[in-house]
Amino acid sequence: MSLDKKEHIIDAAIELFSEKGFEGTSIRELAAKADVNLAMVNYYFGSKDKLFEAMVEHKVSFMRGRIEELEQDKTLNELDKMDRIVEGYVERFLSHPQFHKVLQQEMLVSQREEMHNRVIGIFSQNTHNITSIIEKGIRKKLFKKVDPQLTFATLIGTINQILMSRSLCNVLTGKNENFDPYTDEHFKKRIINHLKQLLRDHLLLH
Amino acid sequence: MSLDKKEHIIDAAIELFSEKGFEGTSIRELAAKADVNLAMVNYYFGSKDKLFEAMVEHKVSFMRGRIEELEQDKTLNELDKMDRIVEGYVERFLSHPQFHKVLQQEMLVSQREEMHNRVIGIFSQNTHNITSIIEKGIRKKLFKKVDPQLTFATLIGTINQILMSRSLCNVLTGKNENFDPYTDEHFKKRIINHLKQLLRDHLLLH
DNA sequence: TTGAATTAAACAAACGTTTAATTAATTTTT
DNA sequence: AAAAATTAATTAAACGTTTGTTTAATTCAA
Repeated sequence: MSLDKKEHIIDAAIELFSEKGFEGTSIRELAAKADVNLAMVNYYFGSKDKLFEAMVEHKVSFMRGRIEELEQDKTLNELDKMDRIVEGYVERFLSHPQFHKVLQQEMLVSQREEMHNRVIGIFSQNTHNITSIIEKGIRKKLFKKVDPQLTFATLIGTINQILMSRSLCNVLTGKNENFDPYTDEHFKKRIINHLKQLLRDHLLLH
Repeated sequence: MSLDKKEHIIDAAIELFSEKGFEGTSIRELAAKADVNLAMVNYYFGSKDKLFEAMVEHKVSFMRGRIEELEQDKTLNELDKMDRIVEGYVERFLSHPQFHKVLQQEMLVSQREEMHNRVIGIFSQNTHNITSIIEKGIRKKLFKKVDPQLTFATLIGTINQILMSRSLCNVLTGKNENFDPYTDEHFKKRIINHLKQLLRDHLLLH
């Protein structure tokens, strides 16, 4: 069993699921894209559902967050931590835009309930840590009395909005249709700057 | 031809598409939910694709925005206008959460290209108007030199994030699983307050 | 009596999955 | 080290369902 081939299939799955959706992708075109026989998908993964689960686990394991340790860190104040979180999120999301589109789709639909809950679990994992940091900043009177939970929704929602559709992103920023915003370093910095400034404005006392 | 029945089908379509996706919903279960014969869907709408288009047009016509006229308004300053935009968006989105989930899905996938572009068109319609208001506020030195386009992404992204999944929203806010945040007036005001404060912090000079 | 509305049944195509046969690789035995 | 035996990988073909759609017959309303 070549691990290469398994990964080939997973890569093809991410690409197709992200642009056609899970139900909108047939195993036949997936196998064609991965350049393997139709039956190999079920041979390796058991079923289409299990391929999906395997894909998620494979990618999630790649992106284990440093956010928990960040919360414990004593050398940084809360604003510094928020800066690191912004950098980390933007970096991570823009490096895997297709995978995150798949996750967004799965959050929207509750068709495959088990996976739906799994994905919500992934996203909500960091919810507590980040709101805790904001709450601590408030207690230390470094931050204003903002709504920590909705502030987190704003952070993650902004990035998701940008990631949602390449063409929507280009319409928004006035770029032409075939520009790829997700690989553009200048655009990445622009997002980071915007979010850092937004959080500064919103969180810091004046 | 009873208009009731057509609307019945459209209502069932919104409900099912929003929780199962377009491809994940069969015409058979749709007809069952709408309490009509299987063949009636194609009889009325021609095809599943055309039903989708009809559903979008039907709902969009219900929500024609007042944002264009708002931009022209001379009696309000730019901050007031942003407040109105926040109120209008939150009101509109929370009144039709399922429909907006369908739109989000369609933005994510580019499967039905025509519809994909149609939905992007709907969303980008207001992009220009709102960024114009922000830019005008900047020129008048009422606003800081923010990133108008990403500020808009933050506004719309925050609401989309909340709308994305009921259970995710409940996890975020610490509510129990069967709470319905979209019909809760208190929660609606909470969102509006957060966004207004966020924009004030971000836009206004200090 | 004419035309629209409604139905149950059937259609072909596409779907995920399984099977049974074949090839390739690995292990065991000589 | 070569041959035999065993296991794993790969294939083309077929399976039974489900899909969106159409048909042809029937009911209803004007």
